Amino acid sequence: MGNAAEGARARARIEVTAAIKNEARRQLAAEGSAKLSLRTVVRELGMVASALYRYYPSRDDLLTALVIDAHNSLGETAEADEAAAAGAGPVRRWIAVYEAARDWALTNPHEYALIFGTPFPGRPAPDPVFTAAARVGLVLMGVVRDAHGSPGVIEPPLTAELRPEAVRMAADLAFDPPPETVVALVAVWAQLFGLVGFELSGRFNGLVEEREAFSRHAVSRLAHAVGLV
Amino acid sequence: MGNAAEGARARARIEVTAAIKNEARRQLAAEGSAKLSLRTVVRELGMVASALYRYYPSRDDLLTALVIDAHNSLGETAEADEAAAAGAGPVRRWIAVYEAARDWALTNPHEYALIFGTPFPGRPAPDPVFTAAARVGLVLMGVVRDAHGSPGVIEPPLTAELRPEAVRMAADLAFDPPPETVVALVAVWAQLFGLVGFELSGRFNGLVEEREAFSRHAVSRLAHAVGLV
DNA sequence: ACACCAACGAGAGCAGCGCTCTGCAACGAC
DNA sequence: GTCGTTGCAGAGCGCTGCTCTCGTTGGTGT
Repeated sequence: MGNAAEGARARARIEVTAAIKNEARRQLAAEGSAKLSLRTVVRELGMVASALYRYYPSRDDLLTALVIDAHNSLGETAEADEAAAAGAGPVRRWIAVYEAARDWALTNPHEYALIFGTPFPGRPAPDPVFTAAARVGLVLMGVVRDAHGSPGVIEPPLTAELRPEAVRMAADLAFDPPPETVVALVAVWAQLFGLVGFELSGRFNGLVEEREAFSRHAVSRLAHAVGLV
Repeated sequence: MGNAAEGARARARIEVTAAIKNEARRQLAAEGSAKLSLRTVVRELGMVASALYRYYPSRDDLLTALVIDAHNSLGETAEADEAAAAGAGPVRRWIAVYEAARDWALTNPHEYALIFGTPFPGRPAPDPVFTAAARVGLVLMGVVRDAHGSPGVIEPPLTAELRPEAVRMAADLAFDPPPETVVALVAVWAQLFGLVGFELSGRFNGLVEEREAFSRHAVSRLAHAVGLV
């Protein structure tokens, strides 16, 4: 099998696959995942519904592709904004990550709902999803790791019963700072998206008016909770 | 119109309405909201699909009723468990509320996904939903309010820029403790459900093994964040 | 150069969905 | 007893995800 010749076929396939995914993402952003219809997606591309199944075996697979893309998009934003604040102190960098995630969520609410809103109860997420979903967490981990040892950085308290777990987690994540910190980091990672999710789903409506200031304050407190100063 | 005679009609109507909702809840708990089908629900009751529309004008209305019920079920659990810990200190009571919510979520994952998973992007939630959704938050607020003034209870720090907002929020909620506390409480309320949501959606899989101990630790730290000791 | 085969896309069709409309039966009000 | 409201069944509309079949076409091995 000649590589160049098959390359043409394969390239066409990749292009069509990407075109489908792009159109699907367009409709997702416009209407939300519930309204996303395979027939409408391929109709826009001048194809017929059955042809789509040559590229995505099911609607779920197409959605999974969108989930991975969304996680990567969010992750890239967080990484980029953190990198832009590389020179600043750890708290600034921490806040930069949070605000990147929050802004991304407010800009792409349907994508955010797709990846954080609808958990797959029972059914475990496929591996590539899991990997992509970890990116923001890894950025946060990097910020805390870099701050480790800096003057003023403190260790959050940790109950004795959780110490073995903390040691194991730190080892699994190859996380240098003391095990106290890794537990706090994982918890705060989850709490951070609780904040974003509540704001996005309208639970702050009529309650919190100054969203920006409130967010800044809350995330500063979360930075404190992982020991950053 | 005689009240007794119409009472019979009305009672029958209420019963059928409740039967539909119960069967719908059964299927929701079993399969999740996506799989919930009006035809299947009413078929189980020996009715035909079109008859359902005499009771719920649309699938969305039926789901909304389930959302309200789920919120109230979660709220009742939280209230009951908190009441059972009424004698204990504020931290104990705080933890009781959290663990009630967490247990409820783990027991009813599809209901939890229905009310916290799928936000209504754009479209604001109807008022009764909003009211029911506030119950857990109100319980948490009660715990903090009761602890206010107790020895050792501290005020979380608050930046100057957020003080007016904090004062307004405390006034809106008729919350006696200092405004520092109300901001922390709202933030922590959201963060708490971030923890539950992450655990439920499997994001702790392969990362946190000792879920119970980890939860206890995290929620203790959240209690500290609102000033409880 | 040719024959072959895998990939492709169109079309028809299936079962299911939410929802509407129509017609009929039963019940309550007067 | 008559009449109007209410409840339910059935047919049906347009849509969905998905499957199967069938020509066509383009790259491959000889």
